Amino acid sequence: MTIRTPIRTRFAPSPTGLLHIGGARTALFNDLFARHHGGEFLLRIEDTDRERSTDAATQVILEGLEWLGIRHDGQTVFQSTRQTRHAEVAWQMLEAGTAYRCYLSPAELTAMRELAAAEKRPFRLVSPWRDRDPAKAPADVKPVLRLRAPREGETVLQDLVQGEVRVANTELDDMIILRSDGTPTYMFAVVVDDHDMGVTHVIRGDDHLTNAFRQIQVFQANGWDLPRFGHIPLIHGADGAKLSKRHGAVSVLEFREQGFLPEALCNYLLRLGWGHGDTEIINREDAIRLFDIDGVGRAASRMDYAKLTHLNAHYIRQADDERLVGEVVARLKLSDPVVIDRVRTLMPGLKERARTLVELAAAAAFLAATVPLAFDVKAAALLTDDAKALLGEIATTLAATPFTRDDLNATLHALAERTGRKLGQIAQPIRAALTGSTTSPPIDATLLALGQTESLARIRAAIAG
RNA sequence: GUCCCGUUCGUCUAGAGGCCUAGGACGGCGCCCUCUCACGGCGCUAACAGGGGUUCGAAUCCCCUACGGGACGCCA
Repeated sequence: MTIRTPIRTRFAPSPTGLLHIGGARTALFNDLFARHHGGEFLLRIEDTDRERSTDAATQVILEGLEWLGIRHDGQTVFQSTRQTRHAEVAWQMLEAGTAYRCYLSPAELTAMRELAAAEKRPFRLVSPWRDRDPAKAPADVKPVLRLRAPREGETVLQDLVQGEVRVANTELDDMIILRSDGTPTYMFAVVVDDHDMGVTHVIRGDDHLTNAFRQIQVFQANGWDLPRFGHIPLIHGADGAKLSKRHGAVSVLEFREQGFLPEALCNYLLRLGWGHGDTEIINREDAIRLFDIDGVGRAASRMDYAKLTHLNAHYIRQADDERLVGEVVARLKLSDPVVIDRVRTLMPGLKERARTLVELAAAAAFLAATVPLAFDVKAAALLTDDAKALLGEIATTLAATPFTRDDLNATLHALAERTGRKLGQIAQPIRAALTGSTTSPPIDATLLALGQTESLARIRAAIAG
């Protein structure tokens, strides 16, 4: 049913709440790997657990991928729609003898597990029904279907990231492929889907490594070609423990809210667990060109928000001004075209100074203020009587100055020279009067953005206040 | 507990037997630039988990120990 492309990868998240950055990185690696090799990248939603899966959760994943700029090929496959096919394969396996009916009840299973635990002995189920005559089956128990896995030898995984990993088959028990209610288990559905979808490379989190062995057995039981596996290490919090909310943001959309640019997050995630010499800044185009699975490290890495923030600052500086204006307008909920124009004018200076869009919006907020301004502590301290006297002189001079960058600079420098001050002694009081704070883009740019009328109004208000 | 995986500066990494008195980046600290804050530039800080081998030579190969992580469901 499938046409084998040279390379075909997939991202297969289960929609149980959010797209966390570990999942995002898995998606990114699959995407980049496929693009690098000229293949395809597929998306499958693993929603076989109807209890926990919701449309809203699926939307969150789709939205997160969209925002990150990770686009999949073909239709999104919903695993829940394929249950008939999964069951079909399971029954074929029963017929072929590679699966069998097991009448062990959940209660019996639990009892066996507890007994093993009490005796401090590892629990490895060998179902009595593996070879027992089905005629002896209890009438009141609905059976599950189990894989008849090999009991001897070992299963070998040639992992693209972890290398060769072997596990003795005695360590692996016969996994359930079909539940007693006739529905397929996740572990089994994944194999059928990957096969049917023609997936050639399964790149996923390290937490699936041990699952791979049982899944390999299913591939082999059906005589299907094995895909290549690549288990990428997990992302941990700054303390080395499993990433959770107490470490800060974990959900992709949360990073968006906190003012991170998708390209910054992608760059960061790419460099987490993967490196290319000394290169730190890698855009998508370069990532596709440079990324390959063999460069992925084997050890888990820790989330470093400081480095992400640094990368974000870089990408904000690179970003198109108009795009950033849009972000600020949205975050500040601006509607006055005059104010929006001020933001636009000042953006080159603003974006040099912000590490996140939240900071960018905060730094632009003064442009929307109206007199009298609220002054922060440092700004208020700057506005002494002497400073106000100076501001009076400045206002008079500025009223007679054309508002162009060159004229403004010439005027301010001349004023400094005439009054025997350094430029900073002139600029800081103006800055305080204009912005209500002690930091802003260069004073000429700030004056220019506000315009002559508004600038003078703010300076006069500061003198009066 | 059992099985599996991992371990280079605080963090992300470079490093595939001699190029390593271990390189880069983030962070931190200091200096320069400077109208503030940033950017930028320069410098400093700081690591091969420990122990045995193999080898003329080991961060790189092998073994053991310690520590960390993951998996052990009719969850995904």
